[in-house]
Amino acid sequence: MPLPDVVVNRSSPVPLYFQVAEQLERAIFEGKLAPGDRIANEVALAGDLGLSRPTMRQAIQLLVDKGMLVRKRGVGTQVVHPPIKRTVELTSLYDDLKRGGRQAETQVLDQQLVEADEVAASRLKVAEGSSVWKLDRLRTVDGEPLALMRNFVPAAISDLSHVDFTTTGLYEHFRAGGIHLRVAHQTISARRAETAEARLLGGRKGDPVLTMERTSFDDSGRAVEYGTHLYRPDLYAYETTLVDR
Amino acid sequence: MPLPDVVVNRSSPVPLYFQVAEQLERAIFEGKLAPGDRIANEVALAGDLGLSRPTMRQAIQLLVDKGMLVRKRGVGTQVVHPPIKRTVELTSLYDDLKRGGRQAETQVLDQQLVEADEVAASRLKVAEGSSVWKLDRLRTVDGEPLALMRNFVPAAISDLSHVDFTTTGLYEHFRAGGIHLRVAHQTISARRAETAEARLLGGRKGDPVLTMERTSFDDSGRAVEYGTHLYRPDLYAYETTLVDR
DNA sequence: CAGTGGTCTAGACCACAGT
DNA sequence: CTGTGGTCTAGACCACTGT
Repeated sequence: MPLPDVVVNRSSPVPLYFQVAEQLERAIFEGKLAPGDRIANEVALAGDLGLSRPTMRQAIQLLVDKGMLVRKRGVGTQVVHPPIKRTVELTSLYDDLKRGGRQAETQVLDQQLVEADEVAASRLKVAEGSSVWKLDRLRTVDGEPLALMRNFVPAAISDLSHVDFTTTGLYEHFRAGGIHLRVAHQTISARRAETAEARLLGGRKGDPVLTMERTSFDDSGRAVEYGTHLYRPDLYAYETTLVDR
Repeated sequence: MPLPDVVVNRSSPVPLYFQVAEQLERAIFEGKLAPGDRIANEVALAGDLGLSRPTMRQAIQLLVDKGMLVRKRGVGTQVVHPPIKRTVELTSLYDDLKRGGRQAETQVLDQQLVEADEVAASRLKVAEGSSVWKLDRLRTVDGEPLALMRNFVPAAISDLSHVDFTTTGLYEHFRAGGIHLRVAHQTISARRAETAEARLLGGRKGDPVLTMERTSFDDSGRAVEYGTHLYRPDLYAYETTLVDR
């Protein structure tokens, strides 16, 4: 009974466990599976779909890690989450906004090669004084200033000299260059806006701003980007789903 | 060569994959494995330890999910992270501070049964007007006010009437009662402090405060707790490690 | 007790990266 | 080409939950 209509396509290049996870996820978002509903046990599901149990487990585990399902030994697997927004992923704000369908614009305030100061050098694990690109951008959504972003990228990682960041996100540029971001470390806090910051963000000096500091690493473990961003807290909030493993 | 001295104890109740992951993690934290180092391939590691490859993979995957290792097909597995702080886990601030060894104190400002308002009811998925515990606490560290926390717990979930929250954390109380938190959804932003809030946090009206709103679910998928917390941004920052899967 | 997820094995074939 | 991780199978036994 608790068997959603899942079908797998064995000639597809998409992994079987991923196909299953995708369809279960859609069923949850569409409300076919409501929070509290129990799904069939792993062995039965695997049998029905003609999959091995480890493959079925992998599909379920993906959704458990996303916080959509919970498993309890001896009991079963249940749907937890209401159809909330998607999980926080390793993407830039620009990508987020584009998918949200809102009218996002970017203004490049500064884009030049500079010598890394002590902080940027330590975060990027390069020598102090070495060449890094500095990129200052102002992001607006529907005409309202939303974020003021400063990023540093080691010159050895990528050449940003001829990139137009009014139309291309930083992460998008990395992907296009074959650089795959895998891990990011973030620190989020708040403070008062300085005069210049407030002017750019369309507020007044002393207004509260949400601050985010981030260092991203690629799949070779190299530090690729270090950024300090300011967000207008009336327009932006950071959402996360934490899962206890 | 890139084989850290890992040993497994097959008579231990601790899962083999967990034993391996623990020892690799310790090797990274102790600097025996530095960022950029490559570890041996999965098949070799599994063979050396007398484990099957899936078990070895599970161990490595655990550390990949923590953001400590990155894998690249055709290349190998490398250490990414500097020995930064532990990953954000599903714990309360109180637990965090206790482990940090700082002098944390809690003052209970209010602890009573109330009728759920619209927001609390919707977050906790209970009927508006139903009985929920309301708990207001002020957290200080080394004598400085750090956080002002308001939490709601459905009366049906737990009876908080005789709990002394000056000595017990909310999550600690849940664990003791056999309630296991599994998933939490958080929203973080910032705003200006109100007069009363500022007074309690030792600041002035209009000071910026970091805000966190959280709903936690247990392993049965029940909403167990809804909280709105205020933090002093000069004393507290929220750290996360994101991993692209 | 029966039913569930948690762990583990010993293989297999494939896709991709670098030489 | 070789070496690596990515996926998948078809079983097995154990630990925990609820009746």
